[in-house]
Amino acid sequence: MSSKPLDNIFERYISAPTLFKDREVLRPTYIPERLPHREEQMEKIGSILATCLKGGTPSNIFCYGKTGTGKTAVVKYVLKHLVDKTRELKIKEPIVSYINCAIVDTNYRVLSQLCEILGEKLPLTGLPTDEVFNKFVSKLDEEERLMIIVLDEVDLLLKKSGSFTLYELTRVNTMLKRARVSLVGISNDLRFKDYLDPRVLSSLSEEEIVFPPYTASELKDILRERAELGFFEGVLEPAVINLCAALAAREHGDARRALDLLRVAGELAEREGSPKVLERHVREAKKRIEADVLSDAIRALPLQSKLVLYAIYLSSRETLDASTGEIYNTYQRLCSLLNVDTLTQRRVSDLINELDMLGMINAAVISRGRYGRTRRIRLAMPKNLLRKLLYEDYRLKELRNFEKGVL
DNA sequence: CATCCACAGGAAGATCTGGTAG
DNA sequence: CTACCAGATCTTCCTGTGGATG
Repeated sequence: MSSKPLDNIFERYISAPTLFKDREVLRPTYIPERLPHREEQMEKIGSILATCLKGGTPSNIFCYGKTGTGKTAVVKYVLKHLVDKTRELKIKEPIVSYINCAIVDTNYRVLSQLCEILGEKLPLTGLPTDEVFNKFVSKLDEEERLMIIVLDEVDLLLKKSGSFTLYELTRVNTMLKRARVSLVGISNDLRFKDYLDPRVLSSLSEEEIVFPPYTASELKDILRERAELGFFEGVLEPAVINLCAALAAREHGDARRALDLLRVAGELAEREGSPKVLERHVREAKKRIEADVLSDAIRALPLQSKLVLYAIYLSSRETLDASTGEIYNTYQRLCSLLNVDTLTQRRVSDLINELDMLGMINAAVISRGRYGRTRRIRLAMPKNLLRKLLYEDYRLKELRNFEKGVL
């Protein structure tokens, strides 16, 4: 055995027992061969889309349910098998386009994405949206074909960019001579229907499919199946699956979260050299996942938001909660210290709202009677972690020197 | 029980960036 | 170069309001 510096670590890594048979099957993007407790939804979507096997145009479908209830998995699963079937029967395949509106979240970008799938490259910006739409229609109509457009998290598109694309897409079939379009909308937000223009709604939800949250015991079934594929036999302590299921069930039956917990727990156990995944690994995984999500979000914050957060951090050392006005005053001082432009209170108020939605702070509207209406702002994360993350930004490093004297 | 504080949060539009088209 | 487009970000101006207090 040589004594090169990292040898110890490498050797230990190699000799440590491997717990994973196949890590990939535990990732949320993996689509398994079976989707337990979603048979009903699968059948329904399958029978609607099957119309295209006989040359028909399937009705538009609208799926809704909370995150991690299997909507995306079921839709992708059915589409994959549908395409396989058309190949088997040697009929013309539908063009399947999957668009995640959390990423592609403007009317323009959705349409240009659709054009790209048809082989028409478009610039990122610069063209009028309706022109892009016309381009899409004429390109699609060049041949007789069916395009199945899946709009995942479509509620985000609507909230951000309005209903232009949605509206146009629901009536695109009237403009097409040869080609046909079927829409599959997926929404996490159950109130989505309230925001939507009734004309679009009735067209989009010709068929409606509900995905209820998984119960703890359903989650257990899912985890058991995946664990069998993903881990070697006997490496999971019996209580591990139950705990993952229970923790995820508490968060509105989110299967994605349950799988993440299981995978990260496995990774932690493996790194530690433990031959088994234990309950404490799951608890540790829960903390890790939560901290990671938060940390990444904070690192990605623009400077102004970081300054607002810093102001909240400072006030949290003095008192439990602060008002918008107090935070704004502190924020202004920080800006002048760093020689940064100061935003208006209106804007800062919006930034505070965003920080609240990201879960870094709690900001509830309260009334203090005679003393006005404001937000009660509290830090919702460990001060030390926040401090560390904020100082990662070199632009804030200077504030270190002022930290004690500022307030 | 009317008043009035300290904001919330909607609406509209200005400014800037990064693009096309001619 | 000009004219135009979309989107992000921010400002200006505004109306609305829960409830302690006088």
